[in-house]
Amino acid sequence: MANARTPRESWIDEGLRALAAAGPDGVRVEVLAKELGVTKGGFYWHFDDRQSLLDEMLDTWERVLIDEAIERVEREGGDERERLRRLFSAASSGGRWAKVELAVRDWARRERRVATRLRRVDNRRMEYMRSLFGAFCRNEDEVEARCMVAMALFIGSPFIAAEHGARSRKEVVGLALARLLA
Amino acid sequence: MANARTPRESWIDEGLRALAAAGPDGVRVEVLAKELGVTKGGFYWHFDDRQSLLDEMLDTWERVLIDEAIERVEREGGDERERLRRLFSAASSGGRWAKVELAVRDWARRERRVATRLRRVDNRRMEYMRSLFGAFCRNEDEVEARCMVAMALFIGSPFIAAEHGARSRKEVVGLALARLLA
DNA sequence: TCCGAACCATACGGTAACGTATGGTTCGGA
DNA sequence: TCCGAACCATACGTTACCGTATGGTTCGGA
Repeated sequence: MANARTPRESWIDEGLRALAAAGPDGVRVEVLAKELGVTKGGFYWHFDDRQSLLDEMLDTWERVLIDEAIERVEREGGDERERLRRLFSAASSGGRWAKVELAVRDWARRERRVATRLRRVDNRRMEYMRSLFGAFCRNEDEVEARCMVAMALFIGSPFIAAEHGARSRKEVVGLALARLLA
Repeated sequence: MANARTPRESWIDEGLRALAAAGPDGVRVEVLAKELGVTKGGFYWHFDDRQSLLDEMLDTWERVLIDEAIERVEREGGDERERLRRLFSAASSGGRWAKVELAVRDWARRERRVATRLRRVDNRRMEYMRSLFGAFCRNEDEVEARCMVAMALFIGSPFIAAEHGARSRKEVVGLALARLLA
């Protein structure tokens, strides 16, 4: 009701942008305010303090990651390999959420509370991948190893700066993925 | 000559420790000073400013990574698979340099100058891995894909928070590695 | 039309850094 | 013994934030 000029979500949204671009330390309320074209007056109307914003950013991230990502892949159907491929292409799109993802992972290395959330998300995603790989892969160790490689590939590859001659990184990741789905 | 109470290297060393623990934003000269039990007086005798320290930290990291890591693996000999295994166990020891490594990679995502250095290091390391995989793997695409997986595995796995039932993460990474060396 | 919820601006006091200035202290070698 | 290079402490001015306080403004609905 009433108006919503720079509502709660704007701050969270802008916060996530800052997180993606500069890590948690880059999320400063006065900077966000300037970015939104207002002063911090409104911020402290919505949030108790900076920490609350950080928490809500993580809530948002967790919700999007758990509820939406997997659900969408499932909804669009296809066999297991196909779904794995789609899971990947969503994750390595280099878009907004992919960058948030990497920032959160680095963050989790130094803050227990963040690590806890990440574990929840990762377990959920791992569980899902196990079910997909398990469909065409009998050996349990094999499934676990492939899940690990898949995860590592889509988390690790954006952190790799090496060049690959004529090939693009995306192509090389594609090669590795093909091997993984064999 | 003269004395060396808290010499240049102490600051770089302490800086790297802070970098590993809290990222580049965690490297604050007054904090470093307190950690070293002195005030920042001496710091500005050695360095022009904070940025100079950051640069020298990266110099050190680059030198250690390029000159020492590979050289040591080579010196200890063994066949290619053996050397690959050693390259890994050094990288995933979770020790000091491994943490610096991850911090630098995240840092490189937002600073061009850091990215340039990382590319140098990664290219060098990739080149080395290509030579090792190439020794028992004829197909060129296959070599490239395996290098990518190897890199992704040892960079990405520390960022993964998922659990693996009875197995430890180290074991699962071991399984994946075994597959890779087949 | 006018109330109140939602939002914004401004000013303030506080803290943690940065970098500078200046004058110590310490210790090896001539 | 005493000089000078290497290092340290202290005090200072500045900037960028945090969070608080207080008094606007705007707009949808009664």
